Parts: sequence; C-alpha cells; structure tokens
Amino acid sequence: MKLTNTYTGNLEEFVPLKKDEVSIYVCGPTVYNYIHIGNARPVVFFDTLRRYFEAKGYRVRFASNFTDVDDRIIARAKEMGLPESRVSEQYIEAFLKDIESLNCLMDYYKPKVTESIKLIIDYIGQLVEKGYAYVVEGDVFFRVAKIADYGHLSNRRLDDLIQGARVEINPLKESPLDFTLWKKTDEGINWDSPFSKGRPGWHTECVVMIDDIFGGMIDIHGGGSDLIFPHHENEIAQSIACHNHQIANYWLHNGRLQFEGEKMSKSLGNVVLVKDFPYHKMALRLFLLSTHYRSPINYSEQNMKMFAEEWDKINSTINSLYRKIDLSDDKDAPRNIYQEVDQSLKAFAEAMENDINTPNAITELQGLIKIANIEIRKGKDIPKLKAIVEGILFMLNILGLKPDLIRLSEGDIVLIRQWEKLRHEKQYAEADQIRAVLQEKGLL
RNA sequence: GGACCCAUAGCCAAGCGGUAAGGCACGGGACUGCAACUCCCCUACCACCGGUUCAAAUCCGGUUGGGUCCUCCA
Repeated sequence: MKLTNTYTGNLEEFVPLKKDEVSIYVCGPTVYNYIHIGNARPVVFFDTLRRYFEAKGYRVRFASNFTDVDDRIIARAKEMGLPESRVSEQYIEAFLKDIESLNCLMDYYKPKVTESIKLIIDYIGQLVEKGYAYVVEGDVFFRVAKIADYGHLSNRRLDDLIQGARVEINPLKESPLDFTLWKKTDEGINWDSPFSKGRPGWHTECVVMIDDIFGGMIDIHGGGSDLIFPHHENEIAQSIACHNHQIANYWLHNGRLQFEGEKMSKSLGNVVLVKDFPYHKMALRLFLLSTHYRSPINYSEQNMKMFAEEWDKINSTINSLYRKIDLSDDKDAPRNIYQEVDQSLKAFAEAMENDINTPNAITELQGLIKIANIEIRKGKDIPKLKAIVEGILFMLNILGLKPDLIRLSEGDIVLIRQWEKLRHEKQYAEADQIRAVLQEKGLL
C-alpha cells in the first residue's frame, strides 16, 4: 500500500514497524463546542484508513486525543457559568455521539490532557533538564534553535519563519519561534508544577500521549493540514529533543473543507455542525470520501442533495438485492464466484492501495451497484445476487458506510406476492392499494 | 510581506507523459397498466500564453483567478 508522507513529500510504500500491526495517532478535537463537518473530515478519513488496514488483516492500535485544557474551554465555561470539566465532558459526549452517527469505529484510545498532566509536567521537566527548554518567570519555552532539522515537516526555512512572524513578540522568549510548553496562570483550571502554578501549552500533549500509549515511534501520525505548522513541527522537535528520534514514520494530512468556497471555521461563523447536517449522515460520509483526502473539498448545500440521492440509490439497491433473494424459492442457494464481482473488488482494493483513493474506490462501488441493478432486473441468478451483495457490503464496510437494511418479514412476502398476483390479474385498483402499503414500508 | 497548493464538461470528481474514468443534472430511448425504481444512448478544444518532447491535462517558465499556512482552528 502506498501513502503520501508529508515528512518526505513522497508517495511511499507503507511498511509497518511491527509485522501485522499498525499504530495510528490522530490529533483530536478541542472540546469547547459541537464539531462541524470540517472537523469530521480527518475523523472520517482516518477511520476509513483504519478500516482498510483491518480489512487487510492488520491489528490496528488507534488513538486520538481530547484537548480538554484550553483558553477557549475556559472562555466557554465562563460564558456558560459552568466548571471547565463540565464543559469538556459535555462536548466529549457530543463528539462521540457525532462520530458514532458517522459510523466511525468507537473502540480506540481516547487520552485526555487533564488525565495526562503529571506525564506532561515530567516531560517538560526533561526538556528543561536537557537544555531544550527554559523557564522564564514561571513560563516554560521550547528552544527551537537547538533543533537543526526544525521546519522539515512543514518545508519551511527558519529565516522565512522569522521574517514572516506577525505575532507580537513575547519579550520573555529568546526567539520568536520558541513555543510555550507551560504557561504560568491562575486563571481557569491549573495545576502545580516545579515551574509555576499554571497549565500546559498545546504542543506537548500529543507527544506525551503517544509515548504513554505506544511507548515510542508509531507508524502513522495524522491530522488536518492546518496542523502541520506549528503543531506537528513542534511535536517532532520535542520528540527529537527528548528521545533523539522522530515520532512517526508516516505523516498523513488531510486537506481542508471549505464552505461555499470560503473557509469554514468557528471564528467565521459559517459552520454546519455534524449534528445539524440536513441529510442522511451516510450521505455526509460519502461526500467526505468523494474527494481524495489530501485535496481541499467544498461543501455546498446544492451538492449535498446529490450525495443524499446517491446514498439513497446505494441503499435501495442493497435492499432490492436482499428482497430479490428473500422472495426467491432458491434463497438458500450458495453464492458463487463471478468474474465481474471479483474484478470490481480487485479494482476497489487497487484504489485503496494507491494512497487511499476513495473517489476511485467509490467509482468501483458504483460500478457494482450498476451490475446489481442489471442482475436484479434479470432476476433469476440468486447465487450471483448473493455474490454481488456480499461484494457491495465488503466495500461499504471499508468505507464505513452503513446501509439501512430492510429484510422482509413473512408478512411482507405474502403482501408482495399478493400485489404481484393482483397485477397479473389486472386488478389494478386493489394492486395499487397494496403498492401504497409496500411503498410506505419502504419495500419497493 | 514570506512560504506553499490548486485550476478538468452545467455541477461533483478521477487521471499525473501516449492521446479525457465515474457520478449528478440535461436531452433521447427501453421497461411499466399508470407511476416510482432501474437500464441503454448522448454531452470536454483539460484557465490562458510560451517552452521541452515523436507525443503534454499530465513536465518547465510566465499570466490570470481561487485557496492554505505563517495567528485559535481538523
């Protein structure tokens, strides 16, 4: 399998650190609000990556954190008149509910900053001890100048960074590039540390959690492309400082989601929350996978209708397949192997092997859907229908698209037979009555 | 101001040196008692200008138009 590694800029053959096992860490949300569909992109993509690895037979160890200590959470807590912990708990719960609605696998490591404070303080202490960090009036900063390779991931030169810096220069820092590891404060939630009473900066949590969960290098570190600089760059710097090695063999970044051609962000206020998505959640997932993960993707209400209809078609084709099988006298016939189906599956796998090309994988899915509809029309070859339905479900499972299956009850079968009989006898008035009932039940 | 990315039909989107996949919409047809569903057919001088090459949507340079990061953001 090939993946584009941001660190090298190349499409590379994936080789795991341990045979048959893959470790993946994805930067998770800061839990101060509901997530919007842009936040859902990395979640869905990396879930799909995980599913594909699992389908290939790997054991996947997957982790994604909750940033539950942050200025925005503190601000939100004030606004809501609640303690920070209540705010973050509430949005963690909402996050999990949202990603479950997108059919993401829910069993993964979910570390929280508030539960990692001791490890974070120890880690910062080590950085100070080794001379990679310095304490000024209770604040702790990372000494970027000590990392020769700083800027490698984000492909930046230090000079450009310094020149481009528009932030107000913090006089406590030795260099404007130095970033905060620990911030002295008594506002909001805080902890005692050897440096001061305060709270950790954002960049240390992920490295610490990765160490804690995986105990060293991991295979894949992922997140949105906006995290490349400075967050991931800083993670690498800290890891090199502390352990003298990188964090991950492969860095994967997904492109940004835009809203009607504009950036979607909480600060611009043009967000569409996952929980408020106006169509079937699987249409949203289908949409998110319809563009290659590295490219930008544009959300527009107009397009969503398209994906909603496409999802309906996929879903109803599966149900038609099952209906045909359930109504057949031959329904216990074993499935068979068919070249068309196998070719689709092969092409599907090839697409996924090639840097998780989900748009092409979806094309293969659509091809099988078409084959399904042709066979449904022909009607008789139950083993083939079974092979097709199996193939479709296999693809859907990897893409994390969960169909709403409607299996026929005995009563439904009787009803459908009756409808067919009445039509055959040209008793259309009665037939249409039954048809209305069947349509109501979603069986046609 | 600095760094970087993108530009393919009405819309979404593959392709990444050998002569334009797929989906939606539109139009035409088939199926049907009438519908719905479904199927078949049809739809592209690959932003523009130059260059490299036997060959370019694909590589190089420039122009224009979008976007991203440098600052909280997935």
